[in-house]
Amino acid sequence: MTAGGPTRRGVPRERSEALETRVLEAAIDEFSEHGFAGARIERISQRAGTVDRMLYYYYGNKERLYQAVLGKIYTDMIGAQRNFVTPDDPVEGMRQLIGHSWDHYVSHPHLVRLLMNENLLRGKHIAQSEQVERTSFPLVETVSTLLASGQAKGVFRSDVSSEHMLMTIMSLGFFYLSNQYTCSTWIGVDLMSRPRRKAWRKHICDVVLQFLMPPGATAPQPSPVDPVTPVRRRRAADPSA
Amino acid sequence: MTAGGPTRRGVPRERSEALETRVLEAAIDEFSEHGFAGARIERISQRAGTVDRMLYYYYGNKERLYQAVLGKIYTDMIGAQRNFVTPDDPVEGMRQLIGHSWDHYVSHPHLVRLLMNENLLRGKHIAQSEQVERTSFPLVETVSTLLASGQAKGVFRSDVSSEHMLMTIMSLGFFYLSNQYTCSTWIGVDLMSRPRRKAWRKHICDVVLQFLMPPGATAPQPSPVDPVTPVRRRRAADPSA
Amino acid sequence: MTAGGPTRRGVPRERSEALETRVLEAAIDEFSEHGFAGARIERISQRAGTVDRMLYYYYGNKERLYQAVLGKIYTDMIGAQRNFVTPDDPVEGMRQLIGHSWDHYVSHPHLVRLLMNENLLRGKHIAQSEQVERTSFPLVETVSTLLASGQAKGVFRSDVSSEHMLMTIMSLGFFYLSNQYTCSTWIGVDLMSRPRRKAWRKHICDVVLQFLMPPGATAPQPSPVDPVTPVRRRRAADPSA
Amino acid sequence: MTAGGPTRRGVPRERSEALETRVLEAAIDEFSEHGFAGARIERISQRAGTVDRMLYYYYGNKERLYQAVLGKIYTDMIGAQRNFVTPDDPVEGMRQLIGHSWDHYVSHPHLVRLLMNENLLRGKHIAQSEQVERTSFPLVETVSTLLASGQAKGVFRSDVSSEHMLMTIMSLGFFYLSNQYTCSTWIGVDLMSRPRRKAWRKHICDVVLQFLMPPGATAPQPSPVDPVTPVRRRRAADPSA
DNA sequence: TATGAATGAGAATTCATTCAT
DNA sequence: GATGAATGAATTCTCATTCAT
Repeated sequence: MTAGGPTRRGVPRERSEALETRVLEAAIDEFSEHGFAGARIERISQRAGTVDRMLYYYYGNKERLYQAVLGKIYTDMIGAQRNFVTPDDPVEGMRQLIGHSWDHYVSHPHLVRLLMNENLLRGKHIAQSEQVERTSFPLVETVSTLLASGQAKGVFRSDVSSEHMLMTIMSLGFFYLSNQYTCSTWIGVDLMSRPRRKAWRKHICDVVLQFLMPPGATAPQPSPVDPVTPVRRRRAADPSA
Repeated sequence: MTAGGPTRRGVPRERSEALETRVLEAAIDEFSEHGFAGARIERISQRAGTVDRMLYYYYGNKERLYQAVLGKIYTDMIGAQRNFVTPDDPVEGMRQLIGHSWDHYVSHPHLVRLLMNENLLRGKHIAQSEQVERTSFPLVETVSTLLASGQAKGVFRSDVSSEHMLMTIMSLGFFYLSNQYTCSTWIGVDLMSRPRRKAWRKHICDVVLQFLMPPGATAPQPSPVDPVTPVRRRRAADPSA
Repeated sequence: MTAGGPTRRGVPRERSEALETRVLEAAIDEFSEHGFAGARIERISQRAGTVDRMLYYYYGNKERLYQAVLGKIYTDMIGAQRNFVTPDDPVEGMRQLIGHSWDHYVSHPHLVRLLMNENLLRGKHIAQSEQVERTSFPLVETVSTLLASGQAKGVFRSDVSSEHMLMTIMSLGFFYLSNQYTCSTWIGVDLMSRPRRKAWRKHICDVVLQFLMPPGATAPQPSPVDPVTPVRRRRAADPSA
Repeated sequence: MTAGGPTRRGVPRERSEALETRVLEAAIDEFSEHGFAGARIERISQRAGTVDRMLYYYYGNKERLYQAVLGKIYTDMIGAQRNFVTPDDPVEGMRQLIGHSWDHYVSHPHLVRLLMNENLLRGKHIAQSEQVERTSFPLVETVSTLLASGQAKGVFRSDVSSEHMLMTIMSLGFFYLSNQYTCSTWIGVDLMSRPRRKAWRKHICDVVLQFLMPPGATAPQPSPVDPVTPVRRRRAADPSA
């Protein structure tokens, strides 16, 4: 996995494989929590139960370790996208896709934070990643396929690009999590409370599907109750919690 | 910090005001570019045309300077939100609001990056900011008012919360900019090209307004042409650029 | 009091006299607590309710302020020594003198700490103090007089120098207080508990007077009970407290 | 500090041991001379022939280095106390003990100054020292044993505690050295001249033994001449020097 | 007389990284 | 292959002090 690391030797020992994995996991935690500049080599080595020197032995320097982290989470994300099975019904498929995407962000906070950090670095490392270079991004295809299928069946409007749909789906899922702290403070509520998270999951499906509805279609009857309380300032006790 | 610091003076002198402002501006640049951990006091003082020592004289330490930066961009953002004049027509008002919000993000990249960074810090500093504590967030009211007005007139569906609308508007605008690097790489296009930015601006208005359309309404005829080319991988030359 | 300070002006204002005094008192606290190197100008000015600049205005620099502090406590100590009234009975006089000296140390912890600190500085500042240069040290005379008187009356041995007696008296009183922390830790008791302090006061009188007893004299019957428990290690509960 | 610091290594190399020792010795000099606050890391590293960074590598920070210094001098002092061989004759033993204690202070000025400094810090570091916690203070036992032995033989009075005797012995020795500067100035003589030091050594033995004399005993004939001149003010030329 | 503003010179400490076996 | 020892180059922050009116 690492370029030029000790994994190239003929017969890798179990022990060092395990150590390398532990280092990478510790690095994910650390870079995810503190960003590239804030991450500390020492903390990573401690969490991995080894010494600083080993990180250099395995990864050469801090930047290459960071790149390995990016590669790992990217690979995992791609894997999850590949595992998504597209149902036949485009509407249901789109709904499942959006939910799946949201669920993935929710269950992979490291991914969200590492992506934020990498964008703060203006994508410096992801641009030169071999993994990204090699691998296509399955979600692009999935959305594209789903959209075409729905359009062919007349259940999706025709004047919409899959690029826009993809960006819309990611926006609505990612932002809610990535900006939870400032938004919770500004709005004065805990956006991450269970009921709010559930309500948002439904909301973003509705937003996308409503948008995809072809011109003549009748708007579906929406759920009659809104499970979260109206926006209120100043940390009001959350009646929905 | 020495007793009798600059914040205590009764009548500030022109000269020191100017320097303090230059320091703050340089700090906005630096923290925005490198995040809290990556920011360097020395770079800030150099950009401001002074020496490190003055930052400590004015702000005490790195963290307080960072907080001043957060306070400043927050205040500016609030100001822009206050300046937004809500038109009478709710549909047009909503459209303008979304566009305005997007335009603000586009023209204030520092704001976007600083918010990303602050969320990476889990909102540690914004939570304890006096400015945020004191000031309400005008956009909350604006969205709420617009929504209520449109609902009263029957042009907006009734089963939607202003909290969701606010988060939707912010998501669609913010994410496109905040995650431009990773998304551009993944999708294989330059999301920030002029035509793409224009198209996205229109798209997010459409998404929101389509969602707000009341059940019985006829979907408006969408613009017949999609100004951006379909998603394509591998840094294809952008035909629309 | 201060050399070259603002007190030289013709009509000193009440306010600045008071401030100067407050500064000096704050400086006594600070230098006494932290020593010369550890003392902070800022803390002194804050405690005195003023700003750093004023200390420089009144005293010129840190060293001169420290010297003013030394001068003040020296003057106070000399005053206390002058106020001591020597009784006619040399034995009783000596006993009172020792007790008085001990009591003074106990009630002036600043004095003890400042003297420790000044000795750590190898007497650098006290050597060049005008006050010390000008003023004789009354205790020298008092001890000398008492000793001579007792020797003339035959109640004190004749082969003892007043220098030794003075140093003995000061040693027994000062050390117990100055080294209370290390000694308490080593011995494993709280040397500063009330009963122990009382017992020590009596003990040092006994030591000195026993030593001064002329050759043929019968040793006085000492007090039959020792109010403090024997030395024991490890912070044993103090049964005498 | 980096994980895997020098204290963890299994088999220390000669070279690093030597450097670590040099650093500790330089630190003893520096802390002893300037106290904790006045000590400079740079001066220590220079005297030890290394760079600042190494002090942090070995000791982590200034405070831990200071604690190592305290531990070292404490250990050395304990060692010296252990090496003291108690003679059979309690009177002679006590005399030797007092002389030994005085000689130790005289030959270890660092010890005296570091103890002064530590007491100025209110014993903050010695209280939390593992060395002190683990090790008993041999002098306590020695004095106790000697006292009991003398009391059993009837040559020491019975109404005296070993705690008081220990504090008396330490007071008379320590203070003379610790407060030499202020006392020399006050009294107007050089207390550290060779004859005065010799005379004081004898004096403190006499003081303690006179005090320990049992009630009925005849006071021993003291030495007929006092080798030092009477107290005189103003830096008179010392005729005994 | 009084005082707010400004600052140079250092001080402790951190951090990623390389040396040497 | 693996690891303990060592370190150069910052980096944040402190502190007494002076400037300027």
